[in-house]
Amino acid sequence: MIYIAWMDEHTDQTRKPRADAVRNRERVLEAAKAVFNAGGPEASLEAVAKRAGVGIGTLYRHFPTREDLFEAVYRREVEQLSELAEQLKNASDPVDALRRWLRSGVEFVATKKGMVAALALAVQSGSELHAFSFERLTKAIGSLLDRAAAAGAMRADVSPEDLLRAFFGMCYMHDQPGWQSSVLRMLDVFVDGLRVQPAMKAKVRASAKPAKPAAKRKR
Amino acid sequence: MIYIAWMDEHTDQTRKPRADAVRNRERVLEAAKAVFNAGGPEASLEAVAKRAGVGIGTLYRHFPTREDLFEAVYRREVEQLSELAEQLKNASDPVDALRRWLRSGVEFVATKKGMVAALALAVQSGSELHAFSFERLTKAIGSLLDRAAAAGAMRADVSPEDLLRAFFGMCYMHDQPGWQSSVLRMLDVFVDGLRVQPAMKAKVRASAKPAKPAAKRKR
Amino acid sequence: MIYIAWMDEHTDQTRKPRADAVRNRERVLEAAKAVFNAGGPEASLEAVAKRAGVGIGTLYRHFPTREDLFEAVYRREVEQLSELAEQLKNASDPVDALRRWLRSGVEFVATKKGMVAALALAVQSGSELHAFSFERLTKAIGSLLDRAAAAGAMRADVSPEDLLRAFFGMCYMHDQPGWQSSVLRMLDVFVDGLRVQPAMKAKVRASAKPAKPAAKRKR
Amino acid sequence: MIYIAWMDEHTDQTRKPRADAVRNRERVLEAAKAVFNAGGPEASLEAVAKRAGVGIGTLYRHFPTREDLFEAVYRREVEQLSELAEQLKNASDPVDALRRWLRSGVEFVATKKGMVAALALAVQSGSELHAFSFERLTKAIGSLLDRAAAAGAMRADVSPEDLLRAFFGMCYMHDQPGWQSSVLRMLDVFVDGLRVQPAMKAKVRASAKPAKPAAKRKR
DNA sequence: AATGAATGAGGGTTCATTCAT
DNA sequence: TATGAATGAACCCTCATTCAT
Repeated sequence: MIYIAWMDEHTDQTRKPRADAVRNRERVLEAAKAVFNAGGPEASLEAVAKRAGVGIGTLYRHFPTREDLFEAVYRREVEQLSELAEQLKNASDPVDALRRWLRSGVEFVATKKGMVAALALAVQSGSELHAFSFERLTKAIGSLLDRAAAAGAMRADVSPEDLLRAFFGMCYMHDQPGWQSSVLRMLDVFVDGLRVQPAMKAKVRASAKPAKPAAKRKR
Repeated sequence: MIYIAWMDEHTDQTRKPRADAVRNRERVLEAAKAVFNAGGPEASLEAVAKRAGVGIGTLYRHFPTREDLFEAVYRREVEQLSELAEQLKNASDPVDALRRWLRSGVEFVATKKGMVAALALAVQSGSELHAFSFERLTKAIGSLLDRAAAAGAMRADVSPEDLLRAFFGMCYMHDQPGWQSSVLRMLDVFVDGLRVQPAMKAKVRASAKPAKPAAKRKR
Repeated sequence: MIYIAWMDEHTDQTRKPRADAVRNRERVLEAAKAVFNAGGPEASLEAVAKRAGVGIGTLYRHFPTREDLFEAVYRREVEQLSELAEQLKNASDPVDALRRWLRSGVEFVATKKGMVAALALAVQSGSELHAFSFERLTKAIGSLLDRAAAAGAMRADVSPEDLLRAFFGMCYMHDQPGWQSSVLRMLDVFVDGLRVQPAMKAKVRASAKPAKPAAKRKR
Repeated sequence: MIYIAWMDEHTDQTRKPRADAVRNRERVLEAAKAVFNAGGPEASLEAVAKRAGVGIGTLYRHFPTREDLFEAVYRREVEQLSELAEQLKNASDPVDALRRWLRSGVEFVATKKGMVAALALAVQSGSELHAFSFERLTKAIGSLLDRAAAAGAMRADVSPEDLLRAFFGMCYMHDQPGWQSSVLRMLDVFVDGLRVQPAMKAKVRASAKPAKPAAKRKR
């Protein structure tokens, strides 16, 4: 966020923020990222403030609720993941584009494990963050899925939400260093399963009875 | 766990446990199951005691740590899931056996969502419960995987641990009623991906470079 | 409160309370009385606990809300004031009985100024304590008023509630030692005003237009 | 309080206050009146500042203590009540003048309930505001009482302070809409009691033993 | 002068855990 | 053994007050 100018005091508009305010906000964000990554999303806000080297009141001024802090911390991360999907839209092989997004996702998550925990919590609590993140990521991943489905290369009964949840769920269930290779393996299996397999399709459908056959996705 | 007899520490004699002790232990377990399923694994122990109709002290006597209580609550559940795998070992189609286990697992979990949360917590904390559960379930699911791999019907670079984590992770990332159909869809995709696909295999291997090619599993 | 016996543990009835629990409860009450009298009804509960020499948790166990503590502290006081009215019902001169109750009330309040503050707060917040106290005292004072009105000795357009509020209001608005004499003087004036004054009545009524002429009181 | 000019501390010269300072001071006063009337005298100063549309720092500059703000807010109100008494000094019937002042007081207070709470608080804390208000109002009401006493129409053992406290106390002890009629009734009783009643006087004195018989008032 | 950010003390509340009965 | 009282650490949150801009 960059403030360039400020308005006259009587018009009640944006003003140049104080330098220390900007610095503190940034410090709190950094600290929160670290603390949440280490102690999970239920870590104490006081711990965050302490690590940031600011008073607890300052933390509250910038982020009145825990949710607000989460959001500020994770919104950017979510957006990066989402932009990655945008770029992959132009890749030649649609299925491969999806696989690459997922693999990049693992790398990405590897450096911010706390985000996954926060998302998991958000899923449970049905919070703002959840709504925002899922909408954003769903849109992104959805475009990849749609392209592949349109090309007839991929089964169409998997929604972006399904995929996202599976992806984050897999990541969440790990806590050991080196977990990535496990998830990468699983994702490969996954993408292989997504490919349309003419010979197999009939059988699969017969035995599995998907609840919503090829549900028309909203986007 | 049922106490039939135990040694008295001072007299070195065998004694029967008091009837009320046995009854209370059972009550606490029932209450804990209910409370953890409803309020998540962080629910207050006092709530458990109250629901069990015993004093908090009694709860602590039987289960000195929260972990102990978790373990006692979920050990049986885990064992049931595990036994299911034993039975499926005799099914004709090994891949189908796996699929059936996973689908049963969804049904099972649907009635005890708390267990998944507890496992997720256990994963994070690297606790006893985790060790026990994973060992037990890994053994069970491993035998299914091994049979399929031995029959040449399934790729061999997915470990039972991978599979379990993916399974529980998917379940965990849901909170809406009706989440099962989503997970079932994903599991189908998964199993399809696991089948050996001669034409595809080469390509997959070439592009995916699995970290541990067909790692020899410990069990 | 005296516990004499306790019931068998299986019938889930009253038990003999632990000696320390009784002692602590009493200590907290004493401390609360002192602290509320000194610092007003908004004094910190931690201060009460500290003065009582118990942990804050103990205070909360005995009195889960501030209200509960108030009530325990002031219920007895209110009852004493109320019983005094009962006794005066048998006095010969009804008007004098009222006057004597009021004068005794001043003496009573003089030793527990905190009660008045608590009542004042209770009036503002419309709390339980208020409801209880006013019902109790209203009934008591109402019987004195009724007797006097029935004897034709006193105007009937003043309700017990009116009277109580005036009484406590006068007491509340003082903070200096020796305030009692001031209130006593005012109460004399008051009671004089309550006497039926034939010659004056017409004039008073003409000019004052009481909102509810001789409102039938509920009790 | 209106600044017309002030001395600059360094140059020892007279200066006009900045226009915005004057405006802000006025805004804060208006806001404080509203906020205190609504939320009681313990309302947060930040709420006042926000309503006034100024920074909290500005509020503190103009009114370094909460007391200062109270005083500024209520000084004018007190003066209005006091002036009313001045005007009534010329009424023909001294007792009726008193009654009319009290009745007007009720109306007045009805629109600024916060003032009563502030005064009550001030009584408890023995603050500046209390001193000022009581001196001012005492003088005003005292002149009404004196006139009546001099005319032999009213007992002389009630001081203006007594009267004021009783008046405000009655008002304070109410929180329901429509409380005015109750207070008006009580005030009528009061004034009736104040009238000299030859036949009754002896009896009253005999039984009541006033602490300070007809205390010579200071003013 | 005005602003609003920073601070931290202070109070409320919960709960895991220990211990007296 | 069973009970539930006692304890206090830990958190959350608010706000009066100070201070940098």
